[in-house]
Amino acid sequence: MKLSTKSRCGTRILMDLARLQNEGPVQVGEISRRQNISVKYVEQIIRPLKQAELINSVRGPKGGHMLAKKPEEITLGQIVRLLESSIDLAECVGNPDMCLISTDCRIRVAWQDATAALYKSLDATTIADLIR
Amino acid sequence: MKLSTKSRCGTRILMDLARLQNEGPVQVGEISRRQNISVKYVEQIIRPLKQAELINSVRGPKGGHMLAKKPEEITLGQIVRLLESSIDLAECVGNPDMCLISTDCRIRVAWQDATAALYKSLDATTIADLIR
DNA sequence: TTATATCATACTAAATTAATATAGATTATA
DNA sequence: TATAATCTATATTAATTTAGTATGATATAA
Repeated sequence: MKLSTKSRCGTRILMDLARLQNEGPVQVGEISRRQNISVKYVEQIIRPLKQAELINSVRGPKGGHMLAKKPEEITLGQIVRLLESSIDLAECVGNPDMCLISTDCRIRVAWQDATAALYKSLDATTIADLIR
Repeated sequence: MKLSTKSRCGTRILMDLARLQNEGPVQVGEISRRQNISVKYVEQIIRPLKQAELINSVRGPKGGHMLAKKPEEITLGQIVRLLESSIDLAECVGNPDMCLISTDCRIRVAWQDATAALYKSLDATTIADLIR
């Protein structure tokens, strides 16, 4: 029931970018060094964040990455939903059809409620809160 | 961020016992058949539930297992805490000392809050709610 | 056109989870 | 008291997931 290190590293990467918001593109190598995450792993994590338009990138020399949104607009819930490979507490939460037990299974409702409570909490914290 | 199948199977096993509360000891083989979980896996799951005194067992012929508490007194939160191998969303939630970043890391507080929100929800549902 | 950077995919290794196997202990009943 | 049914405990294997690495392609400023 632990979050993947991807979610946790992703959070730190976004915090890093938020701190350097107004200093032009930030390179993967710098992030890697500061956050102590391998260059290749940083790249891998940045990709989905870029696709989701949380990050903009500039290619070529002097290129790098920067936040595409204000830190206040990026929540932990968003990050976790993007980086976690299973975003619900149980398979059946997202696709109730796959449940062999019943169409209105009470256990599923409980897992759904708990998943919702989790994201409600995560959505209440933004990157801005974390770097303040 | 998914719950282990152990937690989910454990929930079903306890529901099974709750339904047969007043019918004497229930054997592992029966539970296995009804819930479609291997006998050995049922045994493995029952062990910690027994240690936590959620289940009582009778050995020997005609033996078996039964709930040691009322279904109203067993919450999903208890089950998950007993059967999940990592009960927090991040390592640092349980042991803040191991955090290399800082002693009052804001990210940790966020993971702690989310973990608490999750268990608050899970603790609001009992086995009785599920079999009603 | 060259050096520097991102982008994309494939692959490997490590860790965790799930499940099975084996051996042992207990006890009701005949 | 012998036996068979049943729980108990630990070790092992198999499957899955997660984490991390490697390779190579693409874009672009200077």
